[in-house]
Amino acid sequence: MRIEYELAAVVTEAIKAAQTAGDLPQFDIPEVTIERTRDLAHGDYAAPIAMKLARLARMAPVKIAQAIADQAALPDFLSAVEVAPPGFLNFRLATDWLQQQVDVIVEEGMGYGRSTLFAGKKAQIECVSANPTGPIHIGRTRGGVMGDTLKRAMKAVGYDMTLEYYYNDAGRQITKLGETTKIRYQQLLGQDVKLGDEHYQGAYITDIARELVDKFGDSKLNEPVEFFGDYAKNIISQSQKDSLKRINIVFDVYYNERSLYESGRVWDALKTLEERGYVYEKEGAKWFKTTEFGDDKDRVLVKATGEPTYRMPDIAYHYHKAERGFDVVVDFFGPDHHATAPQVLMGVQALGYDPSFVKTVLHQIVNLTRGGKQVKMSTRAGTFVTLDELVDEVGADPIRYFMVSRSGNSEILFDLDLAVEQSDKNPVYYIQNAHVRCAGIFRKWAEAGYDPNADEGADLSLLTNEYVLNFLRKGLELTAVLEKIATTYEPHHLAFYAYELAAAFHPAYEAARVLHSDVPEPLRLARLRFYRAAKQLFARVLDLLGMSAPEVM
RNA sequence: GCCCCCGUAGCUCAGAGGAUAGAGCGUCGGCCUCCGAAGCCGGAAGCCCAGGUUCGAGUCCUGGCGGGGGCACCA
Repeated sequence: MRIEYELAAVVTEAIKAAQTAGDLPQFDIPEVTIERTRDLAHGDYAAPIAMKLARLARMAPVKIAQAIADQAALPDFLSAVEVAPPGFLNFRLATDWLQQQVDVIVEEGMGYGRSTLFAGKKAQIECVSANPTGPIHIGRTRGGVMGDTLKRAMKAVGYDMTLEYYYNDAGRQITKLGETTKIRYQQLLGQDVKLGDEHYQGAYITDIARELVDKFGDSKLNEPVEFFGDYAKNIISQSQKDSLKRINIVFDVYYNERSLYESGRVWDALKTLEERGYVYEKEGAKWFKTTEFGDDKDRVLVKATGEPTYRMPDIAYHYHKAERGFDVVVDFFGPDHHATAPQVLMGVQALGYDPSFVKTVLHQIVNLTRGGKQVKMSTRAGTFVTLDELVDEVGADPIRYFMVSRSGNSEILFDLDLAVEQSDKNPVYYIQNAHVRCAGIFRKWAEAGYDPNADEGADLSLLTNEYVLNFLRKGLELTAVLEKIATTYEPHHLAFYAYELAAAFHPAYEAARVLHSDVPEPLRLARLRFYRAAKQLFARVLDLLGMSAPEVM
């Protein structure tokens, strides 16, 4: 967002100068905000500062704006500053500077749009965090794509990022997994045993059992449930990683809940909570006084059986996150965990930390539709849609795009038909096609035997087409978009930006041809340079989205 | 009953307190003799209701109405 920051500084200096000159009265200057204009008729950037100052200065906003404009020292990237009622300061980008951005984009390549706003800050994102008892399904996929996209954006604006997956491979669920696997194994060997309601119904466990039969025959019939649990867990855990890898999500850290017990952190956390007076015993259980933090009832930390609830390791885990020194920790929660998010923060606070470093991002469900009808899903019946099935059906790119194409607060309607449709109706293809069109130009250029580097040093001042300049303006917004995402933890802005960038590109492509016979040589080279920049920019943005940038489709 | 999310165009959604509320789909009309029409250009059409805060509210606050989700000593 460096242009906005520079502009804000220009305006602030101009206000000071106007005060010194006596054109404005003395007052403490508030923070100057700069925004993009919606309409080019208002220039490229606007500062609504004069309206804010009206009361302080006891002057009409238009007069204030004029006083500021008179004192503003225009930097080289601006050609004009204008005053518009009711008191906007409008700034216009210098065309020659805008044209030069073509070379800037080419030179900065995959680093284009980065900023140092959060340089030196450490952040962690936790998402997916499914236990290794079954395949990743689409709800977790949404959190994963949002988290991974956020990671890429935060990294681009200076954060040192850790993408983390929290899971539990011990306890009740794994026992059930072991039981299920053993029963399936026994069934395959002809024994008359049945699954209970509490067991996992999915066919993937039968596959694992079949693998056991193939490998070991009936020699494992006397192995305990733990053997089967361990075996299944390892296979499932690996296949979860493989599934996520298919949509370009790779975690830096897999954090095992069990380690919280082994390191003693769970008991440390409990002890600290007790010492700080947030725990009491009732009916044999240990309760956390969450009502002191606004909860409507207290919550159990340790059951009467002596076994901790999920809440206890969750709190201990965040205790450790705090100790690990992250400046920011982002947790993604699906709709089934919305209620637990505040309790974790209460735990952090009760442990003596300012919980504001933990940012909880909630997201709603994903509804799949096929042929205009909703695809019914049920975990119990084993008919839920898994990430793997989704990748098989529509491919990775549509999943990456659609899962991050809505605010987390909105439900997603994932249209399986649209996701694979190759037309302008499908935003995935619309965006990628921009890259493909650029690639086509360079392919044709090479086929015609021209010098592949002929555009180096081209005269960019020939790029006067309004659509071309508009594309460059849109390109300039990338940094602001990334900083906004890293500030609000809302990665969906990147999906919208990518679409807008493509929407700015296609008219330019129609209007500014390269290889057509009526394009004079110097202009042709300038345009070729432009498409080199455009191609680079789409590669950059698609990479930030974790999507591919195809040469052909 | 309590908590969370949502309510913006026929449909699906954007909208960091700022100017004439933006897209996509659908709809109506126009555009291919040369780089991907997998595209472009144009039209019609909208902030749930009532108060409040503010120079300024789709945005913030309060109260309604309507829809979705959650309220375990499961995770």
